[in-house]
Amino acid sequence: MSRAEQQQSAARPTLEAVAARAGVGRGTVSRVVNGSPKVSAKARAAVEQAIAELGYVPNQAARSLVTSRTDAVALVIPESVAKLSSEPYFSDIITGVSAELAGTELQLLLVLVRDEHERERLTRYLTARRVDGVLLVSVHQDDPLPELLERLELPAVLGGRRSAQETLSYVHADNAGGARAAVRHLLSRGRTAIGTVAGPLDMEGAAERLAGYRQALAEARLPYDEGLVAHGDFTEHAGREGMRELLARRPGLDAVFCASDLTAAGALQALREAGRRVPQDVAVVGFDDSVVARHTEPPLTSVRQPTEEMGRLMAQLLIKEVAEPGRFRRQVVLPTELVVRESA
Amino acid sequence: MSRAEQQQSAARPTLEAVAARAGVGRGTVSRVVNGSPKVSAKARAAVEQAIAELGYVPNQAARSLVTSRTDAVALVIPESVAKLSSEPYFSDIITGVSAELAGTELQLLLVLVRDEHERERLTRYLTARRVDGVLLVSVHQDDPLPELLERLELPAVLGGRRSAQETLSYVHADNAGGARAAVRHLLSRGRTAIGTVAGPLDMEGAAERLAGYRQALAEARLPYDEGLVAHGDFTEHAGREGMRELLARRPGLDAVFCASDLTAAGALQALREAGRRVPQDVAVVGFDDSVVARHTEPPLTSVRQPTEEMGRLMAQLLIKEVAEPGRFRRQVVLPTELVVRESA
DNA sequence: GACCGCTGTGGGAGCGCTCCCATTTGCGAT
DNA sequence: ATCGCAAATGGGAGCGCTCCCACAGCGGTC
Repeated sequence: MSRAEQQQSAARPTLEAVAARAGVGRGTVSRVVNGSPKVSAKARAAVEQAIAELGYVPNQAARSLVTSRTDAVALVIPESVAKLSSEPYFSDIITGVSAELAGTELQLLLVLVRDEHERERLTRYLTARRVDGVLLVSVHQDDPLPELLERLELPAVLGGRRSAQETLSYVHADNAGGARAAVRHLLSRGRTAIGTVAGPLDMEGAAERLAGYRQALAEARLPYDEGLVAHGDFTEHAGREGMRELLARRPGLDAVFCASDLTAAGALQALREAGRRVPQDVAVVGFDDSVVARHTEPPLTSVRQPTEEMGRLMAQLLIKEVAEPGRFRRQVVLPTELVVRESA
Repeated sequence: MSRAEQQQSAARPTLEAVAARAGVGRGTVSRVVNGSPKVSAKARAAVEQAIAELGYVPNQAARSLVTSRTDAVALVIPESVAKLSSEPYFSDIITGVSAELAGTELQLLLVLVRDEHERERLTRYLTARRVDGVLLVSVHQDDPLPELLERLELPAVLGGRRSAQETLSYVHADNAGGARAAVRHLLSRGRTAIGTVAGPLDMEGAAERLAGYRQALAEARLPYDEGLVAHGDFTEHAGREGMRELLARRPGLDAVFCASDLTAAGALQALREAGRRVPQDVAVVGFDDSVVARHTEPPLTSVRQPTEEMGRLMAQLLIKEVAEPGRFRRQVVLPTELVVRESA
């Protein structure tokens, strides 16, 4: 088979071919393909038949070139997440986003940004406007990405706001409320020496969880004790280390509120290692109510945030923002809820 | 600001603009951008400066229109996976693929196919050749997607072959070997009534795990007892149900080999519910050595398959296949390894 | 000094689509 | 039958790039 023949056989039909076959002009075919109402029933039928016969599929590149839309959005995870699987939060966001996008013509690009090099690559990519919009999760206070998105006037939705004054669209959970509920629960069980392993405080969500912890203690007229606060980064490792630290500093502590389930899982390990029984000696509460909460021993009491729904909602907001760029902004805070299991 | 002005200010520089600024022709700029060696040092320098000054970024749509390459590959997960987070296998594949792709100009499209409608959408998408290649995981025997890929002559790599006669490129784990190792381990611990909760047998990997289980029993001259085999689908739920079934049918069983860690986690629940101690009464082995294996009580002995590396390797193979379409095919089987923890 | 190859270079053609304007068509009103 | 208006239609222009061909310029050779 010659090269020419190969190309022939592989050649996909074009708009023009469909037009010829249907006996109409290119414009009419384009209108049919794009669902314009300004087409007569007869013409539409002829075009649709020609499309079916030829197996015509529009060439997206050509379309993009003219419309400068790409029909794709990026989900950016700018975390040096070693393994996606150890952070169920991200997986759930992905699941939700993907589910919502399935009903549209938008494709989902997954971009994990692990280092500076990948960040630059992403910057180039966004500058080239190779996506119609961006979903950005796990945003740290000093992350330059949101600024870039504003500058490029690229539709964007954050998963977790940077601060209460956030200007971009976002979907956020009521972290403070959840933390308060967790600590109130511990108080109601008679615990009085309640520690916490906090998350990275340059993330609004983590800061709010710590704030909620303090609020609940204040309500109960308990003094705030710095010694009962360990700092971590949501990981299991941080939970182990943080818990060890707390036990060393405040051996009498009888409960701990952890900024994430993973952190709580780490804390459980440290407690076991120290010979403390959970919940008898030390009660533990996690945050996220992710899949790990059900598999720890004992199963974790945890603050549920509707992660998958947050992903869906983020996608919904982005779709609207892509539809009317610059006009649509929405900020949503979703409630959290305490799920009581055996650890507290 | 008028509409015209807006467009003006938003207008990105084109190749032509760069050429004008650098005082060269379009061809030369194109050659510089694409790294052709046929450019004089002087011209190259001028062009590079102009690019920097103008902040030029190539328009991918225009490029695609000519080259009919998209610089994107799709990772297709054709599973009615309710939640990605409950299936660490997929997350690890994603992590590996993404890591490998980061070193290239290829973007990663994530496509979860949950139902018939989404499947059709994907078919249209692939037919339109909107990606340069496809990574396909979790393939069932009767999945029509591989055929489609062959027909479209779209570069593709499978995560897990369909059969030993697979024609497409794939990265596969030595499932039978892993299963044999697991059962031999149980035998060496003196267990003799060893059951299994198998995976979906229309998947080669699951079938091989069951085959490995049978081989190991045969080696030990133990009869094969249908009553010791329950059938599932890799899920936790299947593990629970399967284990209950096995306990009802063969109350004397003293070990169980599960086709996945999730299934093993389910089995542990059923065993606890039945008052059996693990591993004293019943030993349990899982498969995958995923993140859940470390969090169960007791921690699971499991057959490790290098999931993340499999993702990396899949991406590597695909990259090569995209580079020389139709010429490059490779089939890889990676070894598995038993990781002994407390459950067996 | 005429000639031959190179290596570099410029720019026309064309990828397949949408946009938009000019034109045709259909139909009710007069 | 004639006119007018809206609805429908055809097709030119142009999106920004790569491909490729024709040609310029520059030694080296005889």
